[in-house]
Amino acid sequence: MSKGALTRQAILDHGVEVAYHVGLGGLSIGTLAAGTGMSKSGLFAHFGSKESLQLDVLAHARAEFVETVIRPALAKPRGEPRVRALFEHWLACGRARLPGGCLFVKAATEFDEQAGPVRDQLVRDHRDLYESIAQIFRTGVSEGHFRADADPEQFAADLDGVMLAYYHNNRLLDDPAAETRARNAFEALLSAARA
Amino acid sequence: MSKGALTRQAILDHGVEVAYHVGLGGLSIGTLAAGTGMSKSGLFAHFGSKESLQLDVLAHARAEFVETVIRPALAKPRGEPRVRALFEHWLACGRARLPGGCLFVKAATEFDEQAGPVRDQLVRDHRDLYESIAQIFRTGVSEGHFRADADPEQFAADLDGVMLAYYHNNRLLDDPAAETRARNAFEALLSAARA
DNA sequence: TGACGAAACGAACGATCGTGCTATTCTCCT
DNA sequence: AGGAGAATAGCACGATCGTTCGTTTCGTCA
Repeated sequence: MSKGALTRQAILDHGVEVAYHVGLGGLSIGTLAAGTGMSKSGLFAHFGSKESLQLDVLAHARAEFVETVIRPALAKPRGEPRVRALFEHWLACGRARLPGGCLFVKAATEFDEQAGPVRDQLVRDHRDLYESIAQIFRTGVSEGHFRADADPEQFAADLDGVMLAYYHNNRLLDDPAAETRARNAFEALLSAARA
Repeated sequence: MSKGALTRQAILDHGVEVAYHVGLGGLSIGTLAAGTGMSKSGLFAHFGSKESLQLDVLAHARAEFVETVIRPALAKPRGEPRVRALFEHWLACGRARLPGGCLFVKAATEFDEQAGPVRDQLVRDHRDLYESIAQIFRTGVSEGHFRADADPEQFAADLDGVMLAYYHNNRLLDDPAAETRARNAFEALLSAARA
């Protein structure tokens, strides 16, 4: 990897970490430069605009999320095991406070009322995520683990809700019961899909 | 109401509306002053600091939420009707894009990793909300509408999850099915609490 | 080793940020 | 009607914002 691409990765790593605390909109070229030991202009040259930086940070977080949550789940057997793996890795990503997945949630609420390329990208990402969840759930239907008339899109929304509540309780309230609550809710979802 | 208190209300009304789009952190004295037709310093004098402004905007939004969601629910008969009313008014607040409740959700993800008075207040508010939901649910238990061993705290977290997913789907994705999904999820929660 | 392109820097820009001051205008009570 | 005090405006400050430009350093290959 060339020198430029290397520092670029380092910037994005740090950018995801910072955005995880202050949000995508709270990212500033100056603090990001100071945090990576670069000059403002040196860092800026890698992206050309703040918006482009935000989009790149978002893409970096997305890649991290896919790598640590989606891909490991897809490696599991089709059906319920795969759904369970998806949930567990997602949960672990929140527990370990891996910025990747969390930044996604934060950026979604941050930009849901601010039109522009960042919002557009977030919409695409969110649709992709729902698509992925629904698809994974469908393997459970075709394997006979779940009812044939179960609605995969509904399951995707439900699971998203469970995870969003988990994030709130875990990160804002520091509630130690957050994970147990999420597990309970997830099991309720599964048993409803089975019966 | 005195002149000062009147413009103060007007500022906060507009502040909630603006924060609903750009977040609590995205609020700026300058744009808020321009939006209300005041001078920066004239507006600033009402609050003394930006943080104090944020806290007041938050309090304003909280009052709006209590007035349009919690209080109407408490006017209904104890038990399931009250829980249903809570859900319906909450849903309506999102559908009509009333900034009150939505700002609450947005601010929570915005400040969940930023220590300070705003975060502290948000934690208190969120705990109060969960407390209210759990309390309303408990009236359903004592009325015999719900199982005696149902966990009110778990229900509060579950309902919060349903609403969070609804907000995402409604505001970010503009998904017309969002409300139906939320209703399905809510009914599933209720029937699980009954059986 | 010399040269060339990529990468990083330093300085500066106009704009806006939050926040002080000091005036001026307005409200309200006697 | 007039005076006290609240409410608002005007102006300026240091800091930081995103961005541009010209220059210097670095990495790489002939």
